[in-house]
Amino acid sequence: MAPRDQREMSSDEESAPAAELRRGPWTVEEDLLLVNYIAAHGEGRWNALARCAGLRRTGKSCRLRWLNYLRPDLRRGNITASEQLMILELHSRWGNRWSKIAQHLPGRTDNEIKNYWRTRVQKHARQLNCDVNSQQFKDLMRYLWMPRLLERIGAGAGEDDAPPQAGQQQQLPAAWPVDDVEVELSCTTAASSSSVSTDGTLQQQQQQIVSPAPPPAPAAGGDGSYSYSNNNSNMWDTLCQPPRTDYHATTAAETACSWSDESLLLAPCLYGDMGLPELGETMWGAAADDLWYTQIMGL
DNA sequence: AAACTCACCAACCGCAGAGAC
DNA sequence: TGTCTCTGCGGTTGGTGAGTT
Repeated sequence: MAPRDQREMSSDEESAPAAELRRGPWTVEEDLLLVNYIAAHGEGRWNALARCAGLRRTGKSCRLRWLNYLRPDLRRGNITASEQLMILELHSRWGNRWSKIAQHLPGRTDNEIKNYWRTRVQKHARQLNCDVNSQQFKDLMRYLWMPRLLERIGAGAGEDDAPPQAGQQQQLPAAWPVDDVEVELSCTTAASSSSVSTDGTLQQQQQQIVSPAPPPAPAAGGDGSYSYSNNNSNMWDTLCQPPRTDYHATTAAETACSWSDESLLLAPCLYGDMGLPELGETMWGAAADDLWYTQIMGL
């Protein structure tokens, strides 16, 4: 179609009477119209598409609905540990460049990642009474959560990540960026060692993890009740996991993290400085978490 | 059981860049 | 070169369901 024709086909959404345009949640019928039209004609030229498909929606709305909800290659379900790790790392590099981050998480939308960041990460930054962009918070992510996530991924304990077999390379759900950045994260504990390398694979150097026992009951609160809450759905929960029996003897001092960024070699020292409790210590339960975070953040 | 709070997420809004004319 | 339109991005909002009091 010639560009001129395209422009004539495209009706500006503002030119249509506002009363004719639908807003709010999409109906099943609308979804069907959109999906069927895109299946037949492809996506793009959203304003024209909206009109030709018989949808009383703006082109923008159609595009958003397709990209964020109807696209067949969308990945549903919780953000996995490796995806969380990827988000944390890429956000530390690029900031709120959600679409750029999403490009490295196939099946995830920028909206989804943005929502994840705002609801999970920022919430806990608020709880820690520090800014999500502060150095304190970034250090916490870099030196604590990310190694813990790597540990978790390495142990095959990611929520949706299939446990890797010994000596086997596991393809991460998302391709690690290799074009414009160099990323190599690795984390070693006494129990296991794993790394994410630039070829987008998770390598399990040593897999001695036995099937983890169910988490023990959390420590009782002051009133004798348990305030433990964990749906295993995010990195904070990951961090707050009750001790795994196979990690029980692993102290923070034994945790050595090596990163391509030389500054990260300071991690073990920081752990000491921050008074990271041994993994076997009771540090979970909402009250305990708050206390611990407050302590390590020096707040 | 009802009221309230919180978390999640779909959807909208405003803006900026790119391309066509 | 200026204008218009489309597209894409990031920020924000509002609805809904789950959990708590």
